[in-house]
Amino acid sequence: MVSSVDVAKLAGVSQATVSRVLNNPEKVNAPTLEKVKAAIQQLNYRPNAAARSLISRKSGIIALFCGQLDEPDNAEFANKAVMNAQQKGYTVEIHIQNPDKPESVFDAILDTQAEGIMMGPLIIKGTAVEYLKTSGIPYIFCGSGGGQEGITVGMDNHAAGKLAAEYISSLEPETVGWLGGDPSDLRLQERYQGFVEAMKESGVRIVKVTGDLEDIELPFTAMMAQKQRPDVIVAATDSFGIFALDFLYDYGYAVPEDVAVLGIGNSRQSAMNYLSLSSIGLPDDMDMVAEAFDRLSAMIENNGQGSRGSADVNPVVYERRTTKTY
Amino acid sequence: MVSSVDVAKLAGVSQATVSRVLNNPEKVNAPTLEKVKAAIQQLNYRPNAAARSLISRKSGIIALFCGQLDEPDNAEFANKAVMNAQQKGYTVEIHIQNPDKPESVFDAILDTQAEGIMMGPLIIKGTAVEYLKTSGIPYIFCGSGGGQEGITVGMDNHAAGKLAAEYISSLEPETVGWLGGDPSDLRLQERYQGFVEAMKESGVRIVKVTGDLEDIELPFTAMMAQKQRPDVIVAATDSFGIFALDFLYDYGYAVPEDVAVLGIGNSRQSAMNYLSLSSIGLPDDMDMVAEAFDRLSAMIENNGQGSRGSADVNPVVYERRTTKTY
DNA sequence: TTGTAGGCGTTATCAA
DNA sequence: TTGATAACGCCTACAA
Repeated sequence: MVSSVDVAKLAGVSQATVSRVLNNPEKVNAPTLEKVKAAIQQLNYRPNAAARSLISRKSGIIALFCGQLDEPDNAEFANKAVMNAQQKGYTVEIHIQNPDKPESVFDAILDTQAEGIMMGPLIIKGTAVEYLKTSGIPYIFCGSGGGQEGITVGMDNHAAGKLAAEYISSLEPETVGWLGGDPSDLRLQERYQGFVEAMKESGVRIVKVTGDLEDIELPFTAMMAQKQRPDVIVAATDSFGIFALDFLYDYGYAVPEDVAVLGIGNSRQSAMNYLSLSSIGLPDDMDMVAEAFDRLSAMIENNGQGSRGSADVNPVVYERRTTKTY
Repeated sequence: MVSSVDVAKLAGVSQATVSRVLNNPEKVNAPTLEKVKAAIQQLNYRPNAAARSLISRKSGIIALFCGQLDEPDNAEFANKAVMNAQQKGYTVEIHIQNPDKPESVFDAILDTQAEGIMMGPLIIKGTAVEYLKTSGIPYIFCGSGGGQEGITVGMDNHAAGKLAAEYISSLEPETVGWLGGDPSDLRLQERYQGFVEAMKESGVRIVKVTGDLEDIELPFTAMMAQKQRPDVIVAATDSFGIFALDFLYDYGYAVPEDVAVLGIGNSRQSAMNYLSLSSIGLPDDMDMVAEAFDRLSAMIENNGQGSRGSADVNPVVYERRTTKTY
């Protein structure tokens, strides 16, 4: 590894001068500047980030935690988050949750040298919040429903469930099927809670199936095999909604005539013409991630002292062809 | 920030002992071990990664470069890459290419302290390869078609184009439309090259449209407005294929009766029942990313001396409903 | 088994 | 305008 000392030797100056060339070029004479720059070029010198951050106490790193990127929602989120961070000059360290051992990803919180932590859409366990608190690093939840535990920016999941219930009431269903995800996912719990609470009044029958996307086929098949099968399906996320669409297509159902389907999340995919999945989501003009990022970087700059408090956004209905015939 | 010196003071030992507890606990007496551990707990001490890697000359970081994650192919790739790296104990630093200034992402190559660089699916410019070479960091291309310039693991893009041509010949088209992406994307160029070369013999008319996914609608509309419009469309990536499907649906075409569509990439989405996009892709049993990662970590461990040479894989056809009626 | 001390590559504060 | 020099937090001989 070539260090600034090597550069100094070659240029015939002191190491301090090399450092100056790098950080305060205006404070060094033109001729020396050239000499040093030449030496840097020649040796292909690159300052050591570790040494730098050792002294500056700044890593320039943001840690991003999120769920698997093969879920389009998560990918879309991660993309926005990374682009935002890059644009602000941060480097992003990404940590993806393994569904088989969801806790293990949080160990990274203990080791990371990041200046800020962005908790994206993933399954939050208690340890996570605990680790976050003790880490002393500014953090923010965005779309993960960290809930009361910290700063949150995201869709109000409870309201989303409620809105789903209100909307499908207009469809006058006899039996409603809830197609959920991992039951330990707080976001989905909240959605379901809001949903049942709002449904309670109507007295409509609710059947529920939960599980990972990979393991949902069997229980869902069982749900559809019942005599009183649902004529409206509310999916905890758009991915499950798409799964349902796929399934219904395969089994010969007409959507929405036989069974209507409503997703939650309003992912980009759901809006595509060939899918046209009705969904509950954030208003179009809202960029949650950017909002969260602004808050996070403010916290970093203010030395961890940010405006605590959550900023949950009320969702709206995107009515498409899986709930309505035109 | 609490340092190992603080821990040492509290535990009444030397800083060296604290270090030992962290790295060689077996070399320290049980009672002192406990004392130190207690102090660590109490102060919530976390070793400083910068200081560590300054000495060890290891960052434990892999830098991942890829295209926008709202493209499912890229997201799927990034996911696999990150999961692989995490499982091997690396932290992943992710760099996403901004389509508006594709070059700028490569600046990160100059600054990164990563031990290895994985170049995923993105648009490679000359500077990238140059930077990579001078960085001295082991790197590998995976699905980005870095071509001759380094180690590559990925689909043989030229062969993919050729295979597309051969396959659609069986559809006996009169006019074939090529729906391409960014013309400066090497991968797509290679695909197109292989395609035209193989088509040349048949003498079938080829029309071509390129551009970003956002800007493709107008030129594509123009293409379809021509008197001799294509009856088969080959898309440079599945995303464009899906776009075409969406468009055709909207404009009242029957697929594949009026127009057949073939994608390249065999993304997960393309296989979904509701889409069922025929596509050219890697054999199912092949995990490119894992392969690439194994090579990369081998290079890192062997101090940059890996087995140079590319490992391009021959693609196969996945025939689905957009090219064939059952 | 433990402590002392030197150094990793920078930055930053002084003198010169 | 430049050059010594002391940190930054940690690891690791070497000595005790």
